[in-house]
Amino acid sequence: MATIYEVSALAGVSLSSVSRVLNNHEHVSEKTKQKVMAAMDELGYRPNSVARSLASNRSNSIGVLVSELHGPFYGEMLSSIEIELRKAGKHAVVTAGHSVEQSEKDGINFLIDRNCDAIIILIDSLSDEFVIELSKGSTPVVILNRLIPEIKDKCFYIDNELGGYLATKYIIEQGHKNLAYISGPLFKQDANERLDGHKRALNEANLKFDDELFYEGDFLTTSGRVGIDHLLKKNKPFTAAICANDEMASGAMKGLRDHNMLIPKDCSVIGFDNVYFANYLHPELTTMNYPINEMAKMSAQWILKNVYKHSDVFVNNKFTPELIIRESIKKVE
Amino acid sequence: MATIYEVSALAGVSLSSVSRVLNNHEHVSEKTKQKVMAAMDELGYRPNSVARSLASNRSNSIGVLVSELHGPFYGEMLSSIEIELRKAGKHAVVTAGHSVEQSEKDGINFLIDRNCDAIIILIDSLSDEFVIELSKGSTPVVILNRLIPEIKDKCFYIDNELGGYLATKYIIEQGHKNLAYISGPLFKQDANERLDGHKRALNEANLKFDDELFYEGDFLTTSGRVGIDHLLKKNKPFTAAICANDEMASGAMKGLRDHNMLIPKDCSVIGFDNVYFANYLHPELTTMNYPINEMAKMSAQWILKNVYKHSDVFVNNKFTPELIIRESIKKVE
DNA sequence: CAATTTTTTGGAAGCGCTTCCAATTGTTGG
DNA sequence: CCAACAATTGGAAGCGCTTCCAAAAAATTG
Repeated sequence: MATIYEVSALAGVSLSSVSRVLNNHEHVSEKTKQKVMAAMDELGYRPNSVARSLASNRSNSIGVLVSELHGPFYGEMLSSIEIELRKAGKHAVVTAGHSVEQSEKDGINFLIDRNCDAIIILIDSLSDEFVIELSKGSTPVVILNRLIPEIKDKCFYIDNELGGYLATKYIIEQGHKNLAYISGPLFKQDANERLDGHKRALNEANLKFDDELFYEGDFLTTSGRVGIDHLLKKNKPFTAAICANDEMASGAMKGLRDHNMLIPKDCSVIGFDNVYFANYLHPELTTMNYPINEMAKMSAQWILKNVYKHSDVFVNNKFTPELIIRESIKKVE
Repeated sequence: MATIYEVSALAGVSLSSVSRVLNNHEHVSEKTKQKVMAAMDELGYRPNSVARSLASNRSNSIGVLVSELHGPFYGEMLSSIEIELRKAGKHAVVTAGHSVEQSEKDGINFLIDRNCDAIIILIDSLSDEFVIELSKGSTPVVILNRLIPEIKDKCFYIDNELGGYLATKYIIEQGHKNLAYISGPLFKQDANERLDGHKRALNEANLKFDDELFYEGDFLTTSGRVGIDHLLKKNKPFTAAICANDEMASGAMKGLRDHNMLIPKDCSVIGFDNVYFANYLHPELTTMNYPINEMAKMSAQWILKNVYKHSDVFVNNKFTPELIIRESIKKVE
């Protein structure tokens, strides 16, 4: 593998000049530029990225820490981030924290030690305080799917309250009055906000929030199913199940069918997130769109703008959920 | 950030000694080891991974190139790889080729230029010849989901033919005689092999392969739906649709329902891959298990063993598909 | 106990590049 | 045509670590 020395020798210019054309510096004459490029070509020169990093203290790599690498959500997110970074010649180093506090901290250290120029995180186990502290460090950090007011320009989040509100409002508009709600784990910010929105819509329609028609799940499929079992036992009739995410909605659908109920005839179901398999379900799931692709892309752009000083980038932090109407909700007379 | 110099000074030993304890070299006295460790501790020393890479010509990073980062398949794969590498203190640099030849080649160069110690690829657009040539280079390459005989110890693959055979055999055993087949794109090795297995099972049962009950899809959901439309138009009755992957199977289910057919009452459906949403479908999809997690893990282990010389690793290249019986197939009298 | 072997240490040369600084060359205007 | 300045170039020091080599220290042997 040819080095910059050989290029310099072949082109008959100094090391510095070669480095300058390599980095597109100003103040290089057209002539030397040509000579250098020709030499590089002839030698099939490929810069050594590690050496560049060491000398420049820039690794051109961005760390991405997520709870899990699999699942319908994170894949989309990673994909968007990678596309955006790659276009800019940067690359993604990914790692998973598995929603375990220590493991998430390790992941962050791992990425920092790897000299990542910036880090994107989407995790639940670390406290706001920890993240705030982290963001004071020398490695820039951006946060996906979470709003921490103290560092809100580095957060990319959705208006979960609004999403919860819109979902419930729509169902009420379809004539439903007895609503069951299966929430995410309430120690998570998003789960809480979605529930708040639900309550607001209820309030607005003069409907009461009924504790007996509430179940706290964990955002995983199983808890949707279990939730339905639980709710049905109460013997309080409901005509719609509002689920705080699509995974639980799919579990809920299974649960309802276990009890020989048809969807949406006997019970309507709505989800949240609009993960891609919402289409695969039967009936197709009505849900709230969560623009994770767009948000992930923005987080990458924030880094391009603030870390790599790309100037032509627009960054938006707050996103809006949108209702996606499909087949799982019935109009009630 | 403290450097090795400061550690060396504080501990009162030479640079080399510090480096030696850092790398767990033999021939370091217990005494200096203690002194060095104490100094590191006191300074909160963190080795600079870039400098290490430059000096040692080892980056401790493994490149992963996949067609896409999203979708049910790749997420699982990435997850398994990351877990395995992370345990060994290595990390994954991921990039996507989007099934476009040039883009996949770029991806490979990108990873090589990044000084990856090895590369894991799971892609379709590159020819066997290209991959063989690539594997002669100085960066080790392992191949997932593909058998290239010339370099088969670096390939991790499943017996697709057997999978195709077992799926069809099972359906035949359930009494079905008129079988429709929706294949993947036949320029892909796996699609072809699965079809071969299907034909073998047919043969064995003295059933004829019927061109009119065959449709070549593209492994995506839509083509399952389109395939069913296409097949139904032929007015040749069939009682089971065999799909070469789960995505198409889910499309086929949708297609059948569009035509007011019930599954499995009016038509049985079987998939292939056992992606996680096969459980979410209604009815739950009977399918062939594809042990992508296990395979991905093995590919990572191969690298640990052959590149990083871990000795305690067992590597297996060939995997076996298994029938997963769920609800989408009916027994015919 | 001296001679020999083995273990432990330190010195120094890189790894391939960036970047500061000073020197050189070219340009402009009076 | 020369001073004054700007554009361009080269030299050299370093980025933080690994690793080879030889020297020093410790252990072993007859």
